[in-house]
Amino acid sequence: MASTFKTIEGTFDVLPGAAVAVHRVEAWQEVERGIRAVMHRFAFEEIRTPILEPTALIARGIGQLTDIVSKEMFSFERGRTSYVLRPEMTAPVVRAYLQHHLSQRPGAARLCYLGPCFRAERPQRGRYRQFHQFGAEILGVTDSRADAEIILVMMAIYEELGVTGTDLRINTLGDEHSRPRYRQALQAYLEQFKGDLSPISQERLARNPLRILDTKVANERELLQGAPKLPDYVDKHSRAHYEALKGWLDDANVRYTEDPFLVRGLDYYTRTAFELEHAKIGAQSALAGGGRYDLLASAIGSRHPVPAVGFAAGLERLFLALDAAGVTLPGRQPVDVWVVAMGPDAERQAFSLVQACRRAGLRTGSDWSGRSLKAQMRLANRAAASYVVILGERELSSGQVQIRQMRTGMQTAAPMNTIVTYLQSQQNASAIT
RNA sequence: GUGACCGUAGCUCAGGCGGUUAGAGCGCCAGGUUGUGGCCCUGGAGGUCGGGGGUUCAAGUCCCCUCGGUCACCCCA
Repeated sequence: MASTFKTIEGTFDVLPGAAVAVHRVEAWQEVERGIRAVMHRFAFEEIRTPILEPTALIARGIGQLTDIVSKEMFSFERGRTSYVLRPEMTAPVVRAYLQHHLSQRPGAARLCYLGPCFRAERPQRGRYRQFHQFGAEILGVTDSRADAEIILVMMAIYEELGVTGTDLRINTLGDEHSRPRYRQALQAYLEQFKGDLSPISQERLARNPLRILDTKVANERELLQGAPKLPDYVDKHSRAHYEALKGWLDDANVRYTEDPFLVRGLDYYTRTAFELEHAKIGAQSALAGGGRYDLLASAIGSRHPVPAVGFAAGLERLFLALDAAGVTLPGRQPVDVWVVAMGPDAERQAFSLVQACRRAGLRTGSDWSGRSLKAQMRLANRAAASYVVILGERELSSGQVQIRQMRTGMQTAAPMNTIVTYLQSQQNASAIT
């Protein structure tokens, strides 16, 4: 209770050296580095968009009927404008693509992102109000190889980081003509059993019946056994697209399961839909999801349709999966050098020496509280310093400072002006091994 | 938004049916003689017992409210 204020519900600080990886900066840095490395290798380029977007972009992009828009947005008015803290990144990326006419650049746009998103849900394991998404989008390509590539980068990231036990499920939702036909058929079927449906499903029946497909209620799942099947309604072209996608995935040796009940919570998906799940990370088992969204650009005002496909993944859930896989992530980073000084004259020299070390590229620490030698040595040890340079009255008068290699305890004297080059050579030597 | 469980030092936790100055381990700080870390020993700092109200002679311990955490529903990343 040192402070009156604390992080608000569903948010958390990320600190150096925290015990739990998801709360530790060094772990985040490592994971982010890994994600970006894979994205880079797949020739995606990073895009950064504002956290604040116009509410209408999200509402029209994701769909008014979705849970995200209808009840999970952090939005507020200011002047005559309504703003949202972005709940996801796909709509903003497409907005940027249209705004900056990225279609005019040569070839397809291959964009990736990583950053905070916000949803006003009740927090629980793997679910926060401020959370982080990373993902990739390919805009301007109709071919199913784009769908396949999106799935491939996604899988590569988890594989690279050492996540095991994932389960990829895929489906096709059909196009803008066949999907409504199926919707009607499903609606008509479920209407007969309306009384047996849960209140939520009853609500959905009228507005968004496809969402009922992924219900967890046992008797509803039973009812769905006799329901019209989505694959039977999918149009010829979507069917072919889907078959081709499976072919590419097979060629790439990606394992997947087909799930005709897989639908997604965002309205903009057409044809391909997929989800990456993990069985051992709790109720929030979806690591990532995505699909094709050829209608989104038009929905947010583009005069020309933009074929597009992408995935989005949760960083916090990735941490859960990493933990389940037993992957260890880095903690506090050691320093190369720690400079110890005793007495005002030595402290003055030491201050300059510290800066000289840093200019030479050495990670260098020191303590300016005027502690005892013993205490300063202790700090050097805690900082996991490779070397300690000791400066006191004796060193000042002799011109020779002490250099101690902490691991071995070996200590030698050397002229003050040779220290930096000596430490540099030591660092280079250890870098090679 | 609904439900269940939980909330004591920086961290992990003890604190039988309410009763003297609230404890431990780890961590932190400082000593263990003259200028040296990690091990060990000694000492010290640090808590309005999440916050507010109530019951009582007396509450960390009981009741209510509130805030937060956790897990599940829901939803999705």
